[in-house]
Amino acid sequence: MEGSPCPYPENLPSFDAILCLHDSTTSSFTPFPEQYVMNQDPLASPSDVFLFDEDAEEEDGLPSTINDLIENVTILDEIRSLNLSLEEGFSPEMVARLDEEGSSSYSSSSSSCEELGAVGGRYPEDFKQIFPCNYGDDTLFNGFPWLEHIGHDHTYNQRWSSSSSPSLDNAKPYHHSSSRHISDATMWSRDERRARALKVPFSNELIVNLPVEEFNDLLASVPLSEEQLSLVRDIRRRGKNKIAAQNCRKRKMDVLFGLSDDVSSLMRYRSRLLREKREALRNLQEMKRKLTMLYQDVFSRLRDEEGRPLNPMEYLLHFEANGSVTVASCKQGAALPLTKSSKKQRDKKK
DNA sequence: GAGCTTTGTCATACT
DNA sequence: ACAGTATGACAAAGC
Repeated sequence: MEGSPCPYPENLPSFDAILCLHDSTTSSFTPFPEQYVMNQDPLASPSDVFLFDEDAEEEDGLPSTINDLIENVTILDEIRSLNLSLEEGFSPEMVARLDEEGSSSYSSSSSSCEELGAVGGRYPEDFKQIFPCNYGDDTLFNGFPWLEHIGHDHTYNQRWSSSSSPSLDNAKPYHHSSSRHISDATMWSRDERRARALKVPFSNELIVNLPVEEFNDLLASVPLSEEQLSLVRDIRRRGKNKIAAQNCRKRKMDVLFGLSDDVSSLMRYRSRLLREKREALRNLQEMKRKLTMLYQDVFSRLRDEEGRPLNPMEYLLHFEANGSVTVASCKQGAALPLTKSSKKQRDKKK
C-alpha cells in the first residue's frame, strides 16, 4: 500500500491554525496524523467507532469505559496473533510436514484430493528453534511489536528462500519418521515430491524463480516427457501463485492496519474538535458575561429626562456603524441618541 | 469433534 | 498469445 489516502476533509483548518486557538493545556496534542495507536477493532467501521458517547471519552479521545478497555486488550491479542503469519523470513515450506501415509501412497498421477488444499497449520515448536531470532521477538518495537512487520516496508516481490525449496541435488532420500523433528524429507512440498516421482532433473526453486527465457532454455536443454513438462509448468505456476498469495495477504493486512490507523487518527481529531467546541462555548459564555456587565455599567450611568436611572430591561443599546451609540426603548422603539458628547452631558448631570 | 487459523491451490480477471 | 500478478474462494492441516 502506498500509504492510505488522507481521509480528512480538505476544507478543515490546518492544525497549526487549530493549535493557535488552544491554550497551553491543549499542547499535549501531537501533530496529525497520529502515530499508530491500536485502540479499536480494526474491523469496525468508522461510523461505528464514532458513535461512542462524547461525554464518556477521555481527553485523548479514547473510550474510557472498562468494557472498552477490556475489549481493546482482546483486540490487541488478536492483532498480535495476526503478526505471526506476517513475520519476515518465515518460510512455511520449511516446516510443512508430509502426511506420512499420504506420502507413501502418493502417486505421480496425483489424486484430486492432493491437488487441493494446503499443508496448513501453524508453525511448530521446532520452527522457533530454527529461527530463534525471528520468532516472538517482541522487544524490537517499543509499544507495538506486532506491528514490526508492517512498517510499510513493502517487500512483496521477494524471492523464495532457497531453504524452502531445497535443490534435488542436495535432497536426501525420504525416510519415515514419527519424530516431530523436521527432517530433510519433511521440508519437501508436494510439488517437490511430484517432481521427484517423475524424476524431473531441476530443483523446484529453479523452476519457479528462473526468468522466463532462462526457464524456457532450461526446458529445451533437457529432453522431457509431456508429463514432466506439464508438471514443471504446473510447479512454476503454483510457485508463482503461492508467492502472489502470500503477498496478497500481506497487502491485505497492511490495508487493514492502515485503516485502523486512520480510525485512530480520526478519533483523536474528533476529540480535538470536541475540545475546541467546548473551549469556544466557554469563550462565548465569558463574552456574554462581560457584555452583561458592560450593559449594567452603561445603564448605571444613564438617566432619563427626569433624571431617573434607565431600566436595562426597558432599553436597548444600538451600536451604529459610524461609531455612535443610541438607546432605544423596548416599548416605544424610539431611539435616543447617545453620542460621546451626550454621554458626557449626561455624566455631567450626575 | 467443532471452530479457528494458516497456507497452498484453483479459477478468473487483469496487466 | 503467453507469462505473470492479484485476489476471492475453497480445502487441508494443525491447534
